[in-house]
Amino acid sequence: MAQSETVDRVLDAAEELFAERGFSETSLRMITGEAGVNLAAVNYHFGSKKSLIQAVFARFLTPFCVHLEAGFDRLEREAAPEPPSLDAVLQALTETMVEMPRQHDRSIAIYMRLQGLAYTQSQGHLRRFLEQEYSHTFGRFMRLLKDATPELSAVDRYWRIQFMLGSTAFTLSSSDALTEILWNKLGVETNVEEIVDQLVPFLAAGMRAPPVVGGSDTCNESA
Amino acid sequence: MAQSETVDRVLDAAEELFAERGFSETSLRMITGEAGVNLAAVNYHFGSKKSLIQAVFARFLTPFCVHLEAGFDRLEREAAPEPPSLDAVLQALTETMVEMPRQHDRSIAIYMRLQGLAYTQSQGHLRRFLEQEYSHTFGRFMRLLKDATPELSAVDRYWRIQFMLGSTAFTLSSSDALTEILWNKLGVETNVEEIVDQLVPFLAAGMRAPPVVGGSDTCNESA
DNA sequence: CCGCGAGTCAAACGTATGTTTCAAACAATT
DNA sequence: AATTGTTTGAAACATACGTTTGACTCGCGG
Repeated sequence: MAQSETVDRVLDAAEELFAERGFSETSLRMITGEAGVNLAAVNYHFGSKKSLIQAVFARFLTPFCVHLEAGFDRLEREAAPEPPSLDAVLQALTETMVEMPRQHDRSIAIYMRLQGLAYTQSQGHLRRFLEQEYSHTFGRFMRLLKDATPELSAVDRYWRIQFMLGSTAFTLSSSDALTEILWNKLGVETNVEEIVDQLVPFLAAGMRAPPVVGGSDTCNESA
Repeated sequence: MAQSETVDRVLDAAEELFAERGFSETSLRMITGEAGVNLAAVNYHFGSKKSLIQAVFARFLTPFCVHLEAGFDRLEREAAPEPPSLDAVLQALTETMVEMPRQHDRSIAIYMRLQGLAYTQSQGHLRRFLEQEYSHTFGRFMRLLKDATPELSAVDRYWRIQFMLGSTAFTLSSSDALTEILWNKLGVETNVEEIVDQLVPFLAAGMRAPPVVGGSDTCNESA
């Protein structure tokens, strides 16, 4: 038996409403109203609102990680015995971010915004869910970043990765608003792909900035 | 004639609770409970929850902008006929961010987190309030950045400014958590000033990255 | 035909929220 | 001391929320 039609309708509506309003600001009544299903359907099919939030993330994040890991595989294979370059790693990530939603016929902005919300509106349960569900892919990404920036001390790299995550999460989570402002102020139309194309060189340049000289020069190695 | 003690107690509690839980997730009862005042005090002194949120922002943002504009004045005076350099502008901003909370005996993380929430937790009224209240200082900052990066197109500059804001807000808003993780993983102790010292070169390098070559497809090879 | 399980539906439940009320306490002025 | 305007206090109010309930429909195997 294929999943009931209702389940998908609820997930579609929730995905869109969460992305545009946040979790707490989106009620189950809005979701079921938008989906055209009965209010009780959410608790019947998902159990609770928390579980629904997790289900929304699982539906797009699981195939996302599969696609991303495949990209990492390809990267490591092509780079031969050398580790993949920083640009290559970042490119693999953004290529997945652009390609995944296209396959599922959805706006990339929605997933970006959800990803950003997962950081900022961190509902404890969601953070826990994401950590224990997708730590493998995340850890692999971190390891690739480490191997791609051997000149950085562990401390420098740590901070710069945080800066990168911050830029990405923040910008993409507000991509709609920022796109609109850009239109109002400069009369320029854009889309998420172009934002990503702007973001990558910015991040790569920041990662390659000369390491900070001050403080304790801990050229520590660590896993 | 001085503002009632109650007003300050409510603002203190609201500031802290908003910063750590968000707006919608913080109830007036939590605030008044933490402040040790009666529930009705909020509506009596502020009128509504929305007005309280705005008041919290006004209390720290108004002196912040005064301090920042003074820094800009000094910068332009010292740089003679030339416009101030990018590093100088960023330094003035971060110096204000570090100095302001110290004067008011508060953690910088609280203000950074509030600033971040103002972006992500888009309460329409807040965005409108901040725009019409602080557009002068923000506009001046933008103009300084523009004069400091004449080689960038308006669009490139717009996005890179957003990336900078994102990095800064995200990192500093989670600075406590990130500092603790750094200690646990690498055994390194740090403070906000050092984070800022790491952040500025990262951002400056990103701003100075070669501009994106306009428009269409980059030579991508994917399976 | 019956019975059973899955799914839907309207309605209600319990709780938490922001806000209002109104009497009491307080401060300052007359 | 009486009066006035301001501030507090406990309680209630109306509303919205997530969740639960129980009756009802439908499809299918006996």
